[in-house]
Amino acid sequence: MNDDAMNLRARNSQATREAISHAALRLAIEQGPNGLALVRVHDIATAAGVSPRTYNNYFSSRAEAICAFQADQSRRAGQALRSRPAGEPLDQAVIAAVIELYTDPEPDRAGLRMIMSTPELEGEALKAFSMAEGPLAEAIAARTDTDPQRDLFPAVTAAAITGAIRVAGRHWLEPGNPESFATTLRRALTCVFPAESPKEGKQQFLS
Amino acid sequence: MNDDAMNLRARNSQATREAISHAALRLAIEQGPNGLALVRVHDIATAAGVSPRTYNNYFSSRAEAICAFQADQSRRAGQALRSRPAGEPLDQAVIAAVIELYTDPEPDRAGLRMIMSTPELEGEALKAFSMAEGPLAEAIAARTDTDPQRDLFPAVTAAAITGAIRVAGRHWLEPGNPESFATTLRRALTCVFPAESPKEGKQQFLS
DNA sequence: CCACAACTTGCGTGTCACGCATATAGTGCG
DNA sequence: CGCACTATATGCGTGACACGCAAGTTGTGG
Repeated sequence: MNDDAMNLRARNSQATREAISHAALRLAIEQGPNGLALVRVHDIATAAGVSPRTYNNYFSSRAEAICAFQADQSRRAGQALRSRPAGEPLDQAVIAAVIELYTDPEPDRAGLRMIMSTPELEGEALKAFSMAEGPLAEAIAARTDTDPQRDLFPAVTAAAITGAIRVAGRHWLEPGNPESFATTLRRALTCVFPAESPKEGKQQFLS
Repeated sequence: MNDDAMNLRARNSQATREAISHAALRLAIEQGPNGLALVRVHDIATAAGVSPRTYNNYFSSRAEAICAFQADQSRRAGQALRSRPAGEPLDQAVIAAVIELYTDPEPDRAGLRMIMSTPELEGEALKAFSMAEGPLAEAIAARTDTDPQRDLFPAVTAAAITGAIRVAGRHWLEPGNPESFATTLRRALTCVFPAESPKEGKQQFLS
């Protein structure tokens, strides 16, 4: 049989992987950003219904397991930009792709807060975000017909985009912020791409 | 006596801190990006002339010790931008500040390669770079007379700048690159700030 | 010169990542 | 359907690590 593009083994693997990372994130949220040390590997494994040794076959650290969802998200970034219509201007394509990728569904505040404001998770979170940069840069290079080997523009823009996403996340998490994440995201990404009318935006500060 | 702005204690602390991080980076470079696991805490401590327990009083992980210099560099970023002349346009001020900060002296290729292309160090390296973002954002906000609480522009720009620095580092490390780091850095940072003449740069791809 | 504070060190503990060997479950073929 | 084969799950053992604690050592300030 054909297992619609995935055999039983791969689906089981995927399922355990998700069970582990989901359990890890849930337990981490329960303990809060200051009690991460209390989340034992044994607990994660038990909550996911696997042995601790198996947990370690999928992830080599708790941080990696907790941030796995963010990493997966980042892996889809390149594809998200590539699937925008070819004629669309770069800025609109990027904004649309990122908003679609990061607001479907609206992210879980507790989860995002966990991975973005826990010092011990900071490195892994940044790693997760930075995973999007390579594919994004390639997609940007393809869209702008640029050579990524010579031109730094695609890579720099990709890094700026992930930076904007992080900033948007931090800002969205601030207490009492009524904006939807899509709105914040759009505001942040707009800062990356210069506005067309020079009378507003950051243009006035430049030489 | 006045210990020119620093106690004996503080100077000793600083000295051991530097001895440890320097030893850690040196040993890491000796083993190369693939042999990081062979760099034991005991070796670092011995090379620095302290006990393993003391090493742990200064750094809570090998990665932190190895990347300490990058982190220190990032901590100086805000000050570097603030010390530019007040009237200078933002883009020129940023470019000058960053180039001065990151090319005095010209960085050690082996060290930079170690912290930027070793998977186990990636998170800590990104953390080190991101440390510059907060102070940078504040300096940008001050220079552009912007409210960092409402406007995302300072934070997004700061993130874009650190992203550009990372991209410049990666590009500079590529084999057979004859450019000075200052040149690469300038090229990367130029991508962050829109060129004044719309006929070149990325403007053509925008709406 | 002395009392106090900061720093260093040794020891013990709990946790972790991972190699290795074994058991189990999915796969593809005759 | 049954059988060899491979991938995955698990148990166990090992080496390393981070860190709390308490004692010893070194700078500080009166």
